[in-house]
Amino acid sequence: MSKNSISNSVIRRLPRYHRFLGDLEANGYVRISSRELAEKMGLTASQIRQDFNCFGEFGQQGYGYNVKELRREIGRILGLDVCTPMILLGAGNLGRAIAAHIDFRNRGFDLIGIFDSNPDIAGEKIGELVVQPAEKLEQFCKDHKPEAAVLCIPRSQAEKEVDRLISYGIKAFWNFTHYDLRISHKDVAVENVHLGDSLTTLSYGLTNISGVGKED
Amino acid sequence: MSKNSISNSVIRRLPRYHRFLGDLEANGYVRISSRELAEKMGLTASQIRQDFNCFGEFGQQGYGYNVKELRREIGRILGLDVCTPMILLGAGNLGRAIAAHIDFRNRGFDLIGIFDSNPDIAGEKIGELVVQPAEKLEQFCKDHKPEAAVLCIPRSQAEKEVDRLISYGIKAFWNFTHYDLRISHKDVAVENVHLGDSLTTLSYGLTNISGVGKED
DNA sequence: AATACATTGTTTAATTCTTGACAAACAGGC
DNA sequence: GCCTGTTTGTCAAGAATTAAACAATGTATT
Repeated sequence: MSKNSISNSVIRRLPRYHRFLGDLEANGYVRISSRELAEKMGLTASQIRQDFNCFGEFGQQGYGYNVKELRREIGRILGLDVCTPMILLGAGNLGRAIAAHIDFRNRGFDLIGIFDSNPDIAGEKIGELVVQPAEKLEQFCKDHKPEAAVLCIPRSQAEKEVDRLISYGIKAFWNFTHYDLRISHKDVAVENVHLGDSLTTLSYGLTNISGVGKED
Repeated sequence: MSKNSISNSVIRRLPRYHRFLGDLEANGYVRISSRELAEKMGLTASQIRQDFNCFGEFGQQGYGYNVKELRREIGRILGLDVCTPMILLGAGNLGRAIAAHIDFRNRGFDLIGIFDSNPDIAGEKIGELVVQPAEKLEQFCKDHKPEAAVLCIPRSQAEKEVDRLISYGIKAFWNFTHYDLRISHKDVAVENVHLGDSLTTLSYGLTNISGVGKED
């Protein structure tokens, strides 16, 4: 691993940097100083400079950072310059919303197939894709070689399916199932999303008001 | 603030403890030791004991923790013993999915109203609720006094609406809009959800495979 | 009842993360 | 071209977080 020294804390801030820089770019900013970016993001300038320096020297003394260039660099670090084919399992409420609502392309992925075990749902159209029956999953993977999967299926199903998916070549899981997916294989990436935990955190924030803050 | 000394890191782990303890309870566990829980959650026993001790002494030497009791305590800390009325704004794909998919009741909230500015959508039924037109929002707030809101509306709308909502008495925001909502008022809680950032993190994990890990 | 064993609460140490400080490097104006 | 002011990259100090260690306390068994 070339840059395994990058700490988790830094990595978790990268998408946010990327997003803010995108906003800046859209608003016509050409350059930005760590001080100004810090102010906008609610961080310290020092932290920003140190974060960026994990990956190289992107700035210029007396000038700051070039917004477009910096964003492209961070995008590359995040792997957004490639487009990994992805499938989605479970076309229920949430699956449909994710498929329709998320901008996969700008996040490094390309949603190429949606599957559901319920035959009644198969055939429905979501965006440009048609929901396929679960039986077609294996052949589809052989044909199109997706390497990532969104899991919007019930927990019990997910626990069974994951190993099969790995054997089909899936190397990254975006898991919306109500459990923490943990993979023994070292070469599989997992991102667990727990919307319930998020709402619970809000409950804490409301109860003990005075700001919990997810970003600091 | 009574317990403002509780660190953010601890708070962010609480919902996960609560969830795991729920699973244990459902599986018939009566007691659990910090060592065993640590193993299941991928943490250290030491951290678990220290986390719990922020709030009091819930365990018993030589025995461990009573699952049910501990879960109830953590639930109370998280404010899950009360039920705050909540409204949802924006009945698009995502709004509908959230409304239908999330178990608000067990997260300290009660979803009592859904609103959308698009008159074509108003009237549709989502679960037990009917989507109402945006014009009815003010009167609804006066009548039913919701104190929390889910934001599933476009960014531009959200930026305008938030102040109005606060003036209607909203004190907690669950924000799915594509920007970081930051409130100057100290007595308003915010939880920003960035699904895009989450997917981007997965992209990083896939690119630099060997595990990024959100939970550690 | 006494002893062996398990497990907590808490103290102390190690590690990680964040902030502050400043020299080196560059931009921009004169 | 030189000088002033700005901003980075980096080092070092300071906080915060995590892990290890251990005495105190209780369980369970004989």
